[in-house]
Amino acid sequence: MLKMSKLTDYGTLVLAQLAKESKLSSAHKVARATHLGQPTVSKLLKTLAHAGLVVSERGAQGGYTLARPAVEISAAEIIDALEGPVAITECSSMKGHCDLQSNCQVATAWQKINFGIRRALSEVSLVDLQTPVELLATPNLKAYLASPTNPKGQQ
Amino acid sequence: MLKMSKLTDYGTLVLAQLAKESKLSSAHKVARATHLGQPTVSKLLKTLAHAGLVVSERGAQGGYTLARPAVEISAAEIIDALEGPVAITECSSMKGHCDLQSNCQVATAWQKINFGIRRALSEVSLVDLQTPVELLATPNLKAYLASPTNPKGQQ
DNA sequence: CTTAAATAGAACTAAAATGGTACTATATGA
DNA sequence: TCATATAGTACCATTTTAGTTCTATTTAAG
Repeated sequence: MLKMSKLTDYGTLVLAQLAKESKLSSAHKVARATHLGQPTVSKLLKTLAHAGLVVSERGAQGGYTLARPAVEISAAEIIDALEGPVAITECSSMKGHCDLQSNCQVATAWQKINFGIRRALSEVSLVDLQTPVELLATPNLKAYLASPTNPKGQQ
Repeated sequence: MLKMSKLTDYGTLVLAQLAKESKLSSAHKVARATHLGQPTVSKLLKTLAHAGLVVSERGAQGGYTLARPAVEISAAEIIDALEGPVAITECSSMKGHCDLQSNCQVATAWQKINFGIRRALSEVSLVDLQTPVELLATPNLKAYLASPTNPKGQQ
């Protein structure tokens, strides 16, 4: 839990690097700037391109650029692109075999915690990630648990 | 990221079950109530006992009980017990080899996001997890990013 | 005092995920 | 036409995860 894979971390470095360069950057260039292996960077960029976070230009002098301004790329999108859609837990009991309703509610609560966290991550942009911030937002899961909709009217 | 291991999920079921029973409950009993395998439940309870979330009574008629009231057991503690201390990412560059200061800041930002999420999880108790809540708190990471200390004065 | 029930702890194994590499195909500018 | 670059796939080694098994120890009950 709460463990980000190395590739996601690398991917963030790669995206941050692209954000710094305004023009097309090849995988090779990005690899050198980030000190990551070139094959790895290539793989990451392919994945990010597939997810629509970067756009590619093929052929000689080709390379990658951010598909959107860095401020419009969220941490949640980065995670989704590199780790696939989040599946914190399906129901712990086998499908259909869920006899104890209360147990399923436990699983549901975790799912909702996950949902709350995801929502928080969608409010953090690539710019936030590369800015040397002092502290990050405290997710108010408790309030979210209590109130049915939107604890502080944030969206 | 945001993926909880099955065992952590199971562990929550196990803890929730113990919370329902006020008296000592054997691993066998818990396994039956939760529909989990007995060896698995045993392993979980051993781990939880080691972490101090449950206390054990050995010998015949022995078993486990919660070490504290359910309201005093946080989601963060459950995760810590079953998945070890959270290590979202160490610095992406090798130790000491961190040339690009800005890249390290990226890694730091993720760490701080992680810190914020953990803090949120510490405010959610086992009781919250077993209560059929409608929605969970929205983590306000963005506000946390902006303000140096405590966005809404929560602690 | 013997036995059955129960936890403690470690070791082990199969399966899955992860990180990284390699290879072939395709596109494109010079 | 050729060098440069991405696209896509497949592959492999390593690590992690999930689950089981076995032995030792503790303790209530007969």
